[in-house]
Amino acid sequence: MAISVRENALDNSRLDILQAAAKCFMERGYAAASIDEVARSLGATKGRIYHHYPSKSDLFADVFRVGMEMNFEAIEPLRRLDGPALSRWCEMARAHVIQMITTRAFQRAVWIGVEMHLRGATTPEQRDVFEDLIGLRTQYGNYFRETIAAARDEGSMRFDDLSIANQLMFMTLNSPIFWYRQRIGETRAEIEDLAGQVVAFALGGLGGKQEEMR
Amino acid sequence: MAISVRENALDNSRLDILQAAAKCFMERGYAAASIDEVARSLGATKGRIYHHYPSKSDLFADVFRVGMEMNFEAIEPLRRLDGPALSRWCEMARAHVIQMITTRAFQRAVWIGVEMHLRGATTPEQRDVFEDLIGLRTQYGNYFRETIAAARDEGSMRFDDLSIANQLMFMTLNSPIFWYRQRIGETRAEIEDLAGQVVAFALGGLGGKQEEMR
DNA sequence: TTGACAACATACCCGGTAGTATGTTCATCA
DNA sequence: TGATGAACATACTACCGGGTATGTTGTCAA
Repeated sequence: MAISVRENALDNSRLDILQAAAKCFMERGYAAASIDEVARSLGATKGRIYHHYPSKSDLFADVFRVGMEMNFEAIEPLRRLDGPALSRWCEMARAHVIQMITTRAFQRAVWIGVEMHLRGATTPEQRDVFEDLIGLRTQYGNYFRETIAAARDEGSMRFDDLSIANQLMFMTLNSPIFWYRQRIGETRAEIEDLAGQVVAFALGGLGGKQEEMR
Repeated sequence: MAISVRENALDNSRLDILQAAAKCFMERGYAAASIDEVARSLGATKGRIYHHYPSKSDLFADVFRVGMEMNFEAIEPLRRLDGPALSRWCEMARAHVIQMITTRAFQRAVWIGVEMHLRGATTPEQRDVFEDLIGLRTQYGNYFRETIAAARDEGSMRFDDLSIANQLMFMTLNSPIFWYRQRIGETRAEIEDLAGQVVAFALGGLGGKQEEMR
């Protein structure tokens, strides 16, 4: 019990660091974000961060990992939904977009990480950890990939190349991480409406039957 | 005549710098890209770059500007095409996507610039120049915005919010700057096919009548 | 009560990078 | 032909930021 409280406190401290780090990475990018700034935004100093993480890239990797874990949790219950692939996709896509909006800083960091990997902007030491994280991201992507493939087989979607379609779909569904701005007094309904428009766009792009929407 | 040769040489030298800079900014991002690296990729030193540009951010701004100028040139003849807005949009969108692919490094730099502006990651000195460049980008975006608005009025597109639709459309059309990889021996036809798929996705997302395609 | 350790803060080092100051070379022109 | 300036290269400075080494404080367990 004492141990659980202790571990909880540790987890909370780490979570604070993660949130501050995610925000800094989002606002400045990986290279321009400094550990000092993350610490300052916590009212702390470097020492606190380097006590929990051996390096900047390890901190970033943890932000990445937590971001992906939240995504998996969000769509996990929806993945095994029975019924047509199209409606399953709609649920997953909607959950994904809402996830992009509500955990924007973390998702932006995930994006940055993927981008760094694609550009090969990773040092040899980062490689192993990144390879692992990218694997997570790929697996997550495959859930959607399989779903739209099934929907196409069922005749409820129409597109040419599966990989390209998946790419474009994710670009659309992820896009709120770039242009979404939290507005004061924004209601849940407004966010869901926004998510609905994004999902509708993606669905149209995938050649989905529109009558299934809304 | 002597002057024209001279100016031409100067322009060529500057263009070489711009291309090398665009590539570095694409591969490393703004912060991580170093002037030394740009110079090294040219087989030169810093002196050459600082002879033409007073600062890193001015070099970046020029890459941004040239990138946008190429975009304007690409769609300028298509803007005033008469006929239905939908077919005009298809031509513009196709030209835009091909532009993203063929001048990828510059367009990636444009993206980085827009992102920096949105994040407010610009120093006060950069502000004026950036404001100008963002204005260019906004104007370019408005061309498409007006076109899809017209298409919706003509009943050939169907979407809810114009601003969001425009955002999502550009995310889709721009996306090749992230995932496109030049393949060896790639033909023009293959690129056009790729562009076709991207445009088709965007068209579907905008609720466009699919029978007009291809 | 005390020793040990977690959870930080402080002080420091050092490599990399933007920017500058100063050569150097070569073409052009008076 | 000598002067001038463009187009660079070289050498240097200043600073920032990642990482480390070391102190400090509070807590818990024996």
